[in-house]
Amino acid sequence: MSLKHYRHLQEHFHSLIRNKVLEAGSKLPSEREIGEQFKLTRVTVRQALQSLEMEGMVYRQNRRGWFVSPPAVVYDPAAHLSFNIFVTEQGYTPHTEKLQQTLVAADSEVATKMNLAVGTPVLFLHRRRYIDNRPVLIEKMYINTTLLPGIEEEDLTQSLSQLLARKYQMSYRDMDLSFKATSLPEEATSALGITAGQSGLNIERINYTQDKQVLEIDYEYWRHDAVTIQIAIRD
Amino acid sequence: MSLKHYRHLQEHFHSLIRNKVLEAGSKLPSEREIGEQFKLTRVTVRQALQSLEMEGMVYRQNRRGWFVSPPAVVYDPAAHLSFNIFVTEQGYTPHTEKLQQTLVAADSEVATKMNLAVGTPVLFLHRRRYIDNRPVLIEKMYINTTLLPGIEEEDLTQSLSQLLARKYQMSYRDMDLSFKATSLPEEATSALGITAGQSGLNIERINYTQDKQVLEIDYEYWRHDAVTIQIAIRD
DNA sequence: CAGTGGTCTAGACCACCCC
DNA sequence: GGGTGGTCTAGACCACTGC
Repeated sequence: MSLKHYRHLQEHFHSLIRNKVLEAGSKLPSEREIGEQFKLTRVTVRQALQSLEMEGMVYRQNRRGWFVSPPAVVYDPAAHLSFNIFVTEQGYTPHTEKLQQTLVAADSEVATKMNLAVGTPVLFLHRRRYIDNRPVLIEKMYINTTLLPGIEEEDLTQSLSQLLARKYQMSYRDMDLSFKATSLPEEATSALGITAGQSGLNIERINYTQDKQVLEIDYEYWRHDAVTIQIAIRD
Repeated sequence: MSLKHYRHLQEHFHSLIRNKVLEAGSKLPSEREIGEQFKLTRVTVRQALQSLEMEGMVYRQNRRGWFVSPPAVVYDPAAHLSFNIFVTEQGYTPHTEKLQQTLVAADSEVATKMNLAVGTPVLFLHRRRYIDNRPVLIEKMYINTTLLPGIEEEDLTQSLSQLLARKYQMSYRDMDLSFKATSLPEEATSALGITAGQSGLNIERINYTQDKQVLEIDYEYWRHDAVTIQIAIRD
C-alpha cells in the first residue's frame, strides 16, 4: 500500500525538478541506471517516467533519452500576436522551419470551410516551430490564395501576420478556435521526434478577414507540455 | 517491423469502434481475454489499451474494466451557456452533484485574484458533473459572496448562471480563461473514478461582473476524452 | 468468491543514436 | 560498437468490484 514504487520514484524526480537540482533541458539518467539505483525493473521505472511525462515534467526524444521539460509558453490566440513575438516576449527563442509548401486542390473539407468550389487551388504550408531549439509544434495550413495573390513567392518561414500587414494591409480579426487534448497523429510525432502516440494538444483555427471571408485554416499539433492556452473574453 | 503487436491491436479496436461494432459505453473484453485471443501478454494488451485511451477512444473505470468512450461534448466558454443547457442541446443528459460547500477564508491566491483582503470569507463550492451518468468533470469554485449576498442558501446543484440572472439580475460577461492538457491531480481522479495520473484537461476561469469585479474563480478538471473546447473570437 | 484491473519481477531482442 | 529507449514474454501477487 505504501508501496507503489513508481509513485515513489515519480515523487523523487518531481522534487528534484521542483528544486532545480535537475534543470530544464537536462538529461535524466538512463532507465537502466535508475532501475539499478532504486532496485526496480525497467518496467516500473518506465511507468514512473510516463507518469511524469503526462504531468508535463519530463519529455523524451525518441531513443535518445529523457529530459526535464522547460516551462510551458503561454499562448493567447485572441491576442493576434505572432508566434515569434509572444515567444520572444516570454524570454525564449523562437524558430520556424518550412517543411513543405505546395499549391493543392481544395478537398471537400477545406473547400466547405473556405466557401470555395472543391478543387480550387489553395496554398498548403507545413511548418515546424521551435522554442529554444526544441521542436514544440507542427502546423498544417491552407491559405486562401484568392485573397492573397502572390503570397507563395514570399518567405513563408516568417510570421504570416506580419506578412499580411506589410504586403496586403490585412490583419487577423475574427477566428474560430477549437482545442482538444488527445494523442498526436503519427505525422506529428515523427516530425517532432516524439514516441508514437504521445499525448498532445490539437488546435484548429479558422482566420477570417475583416469582411468575414476565410483567410486561412490552421491545424496545429503541440507537445502538451510546451503550451498553456490563455484567452481573455471581452464582450 | 510490421510487428508492433500493440499497434495492430490498437487498430483492431479502433476499427471496431469506428464501425460501431462496439458501441459507446459498452465494455471491452477483459485484458486477459484479449491477450488469449491475440496470443499476447497482458503487458502488450495494456499498452494497446493505453494508446487507445490517449486517443480518447476508450476509458477505464478503476478495476471495473475498459469501456468505449462516448463522443466528446463541445464546450464554448464564451457562449455563456450553462453546463445544463449546452449538454442538453447536444442530445445528452447532464447532472450535477454537490460534493462540498463551505464558507472559507480567502487564501492569498484567491484574495489576490478577487482583489479582496486575505481572510475575507468566500464561498467554496466543490461539484461533480455528469453526462449521461458518466462523471466527466469536477470543479472547485470560489465565489465572491460580497457581491452575491445570501447565495449560500440557494440550491447550488443548479446552474449558477441561471441563479445569477434570477436572483441577482447579473450575468456572465468578461472572463479570463486558461487551458492546459496535463494529468489530473489525485483529488480529481479519485472523484471521477479514474486511475491515478490519467491525462485530462485543466481549465481555470475567472468570471467578472459588468463592472469588472471578480464574481467567481473556477478550477475545472475534465476527462480529456469528454470535451472539445470551441471558441469564436469576435473583435 | 471469482474476476477485474493495478503493480511488479527478471529477463529478452531489436532499432536507432552517437561516437 | 556500446548505449539508449521501444517492444515483448511469462509469469506473480494484490486491491477492489460485483455477485
